[in-house]
Amino acid sequence: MFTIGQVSEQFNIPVSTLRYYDKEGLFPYMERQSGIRRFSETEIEALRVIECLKASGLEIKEIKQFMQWCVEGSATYPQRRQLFEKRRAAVEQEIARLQKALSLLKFKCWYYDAAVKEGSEERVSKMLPDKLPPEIQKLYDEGRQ
Amino acid sequence: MFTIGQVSEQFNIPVSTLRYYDKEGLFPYMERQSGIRRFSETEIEALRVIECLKASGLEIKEIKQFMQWCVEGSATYPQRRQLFEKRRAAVEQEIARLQKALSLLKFKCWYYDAAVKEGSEERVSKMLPDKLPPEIQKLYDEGRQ
DNA sequence: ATATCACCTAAAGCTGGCTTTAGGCCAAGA
DNA sequence: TCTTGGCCTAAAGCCAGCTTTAGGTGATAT
Repeated sequence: MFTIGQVSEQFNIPVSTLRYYDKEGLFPYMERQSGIRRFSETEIEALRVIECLKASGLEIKEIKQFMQWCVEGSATYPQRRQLFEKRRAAVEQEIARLQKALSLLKFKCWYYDAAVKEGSEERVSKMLPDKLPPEIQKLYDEGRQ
Repeated sequence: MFTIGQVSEQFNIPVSTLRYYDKEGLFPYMERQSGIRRFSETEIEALRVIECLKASGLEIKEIKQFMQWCVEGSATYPQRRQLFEKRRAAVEQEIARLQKALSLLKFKCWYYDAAVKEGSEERVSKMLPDKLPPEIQKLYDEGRQ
């Protein structure tokens, strides 16, 4: 059992944010001891799921919906399964998007590295759009698909 | 040369957003023809960089800063290089974060798949936290680091 | 006894990134 | 001729996700 301050420290999440999550209904099982929140293993587990769903791009109210499904029991297994499948697809897409951005960023690092070394981007800019060294050409092309 | 409407369609970005970017100074070289914006290859290129930097988590005003550096010429190569290096690191970190979330999501898909099939999460929840099938155990462990 | 600390609430405030609104210009087609 | 469509501006509005503020409680340390 933990206090809000301990959880805040453990997860590096502000106390105000934990209170906000609670107010939004993300800890449906949370108990209190004379007004003070008690975070049990259930809430710690919930917090891990919250962080995961939030990273996946889900909004707070949809996370609340999920928590409600948990309270409703086995009848909502299909909804919960579907939710995780959708979030999985969303995260896979987002990773792909970031990987594309990463390629362009790597290309730009190479480009400005050369520009700094040569004092000018002239030579290197003349290699665009398809006369770049193979490795770099790949990054450049990936970055603009 | 493109009109704002054509660029909007090509990039699937609302016209209002393109005007907003322009107002925020993200297209320092943009020209006008009797008041109407003309998007040249320069602006198309800029837009790709904007999308990339935005994906990397950069704020609009910092993107504007970058565009200003471009206008200032070769003296700002080092700043630009440093910016791209930092964004690269940030994106790599973000991908790692998403990969962790993805592991937990995959685990949850497996979990609820079993729960749906068996009509109960009882059996499967008893395998926690370290009696899961090897493949799944890996996902579960990755998901909570 | 008093001050400090960690907790509590309700409500207001903030921020970034757009989007919407209200009003206007100009060119082409019916 | 008139109306439709695409362009323009400035300014107001919107939203999620917090964070801050103002005011309060109760336990422990000096």
